[in-house]
Amino acid sequence: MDTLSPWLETPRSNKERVVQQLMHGRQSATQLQILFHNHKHPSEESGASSAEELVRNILTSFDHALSALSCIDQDQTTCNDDSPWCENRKRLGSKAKRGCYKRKRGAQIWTIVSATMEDGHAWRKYGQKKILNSKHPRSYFRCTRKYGQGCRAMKQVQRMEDDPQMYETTYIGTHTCMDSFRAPQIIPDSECWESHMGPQIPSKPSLKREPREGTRTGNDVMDLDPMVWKEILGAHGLDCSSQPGMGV
DNA sequence: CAAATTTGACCTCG
DNA sequence: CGAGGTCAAATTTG
Repeated sequence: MDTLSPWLETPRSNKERVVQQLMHGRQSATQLQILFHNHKHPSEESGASSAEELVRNILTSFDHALSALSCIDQDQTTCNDDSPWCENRKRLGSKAKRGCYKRKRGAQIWTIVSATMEDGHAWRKYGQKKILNSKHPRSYFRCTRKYGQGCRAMKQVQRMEDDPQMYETTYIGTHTCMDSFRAPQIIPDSECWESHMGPQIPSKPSLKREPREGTRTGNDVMDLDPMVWKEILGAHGLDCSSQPGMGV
């Protein structure tokens, strides 16, 4: 029984179909990036770098397209409320309550099953929970550059019960940051997200150069076939208007 | 010493 | 009220 993967549904609209295709392409690009990462030889540094850059560009394009799509989605459903999963939970001010978090809405969610959790991005773990049905806990990650560039990408990783060597990684949201400092923040779509994201992140202008994501990688080598990247693409979205209690 | 992880409390949703 | 998700203090690690 898969209690998880509630998102696999056949796409109902053209838009969702497009999103699916984009996600598919994005995943392929991610795999390609990992492959490049693995097979990088010191000798082909110059050649590999350009190829890697190409892959990165592809990934960026996919990310932007996905972000733009989700932006459109929200735009036409009035994305006005206190932006979803934003950090403005301080509005409860009185007691600095810890959770005003609304569930992620309007964010792209997709799941990948892989033998590794490396995906070319640097993640920071911010939580771990035991899940009732599963024997293994679920780990929660968010992009390291969340505070540096406001990247809202998150992911949660959980070991599969079938194959304890496999990780089921659920990605939530797309990266608006760049793996390296290459890309400026051209992300035109992002202004939809932070339509009213005030000037936060005032401190900490000093981001380290390289987060050095090589934390724990002694587990599984990334030798996986592209086949194992089972994809459970998530059709999802547009709930902005159907929010309870936020009428007009 | 700073950044990342751990871990328990806290919060929301169903 | 339970389960899942997030925060943040404490701790570990480079």
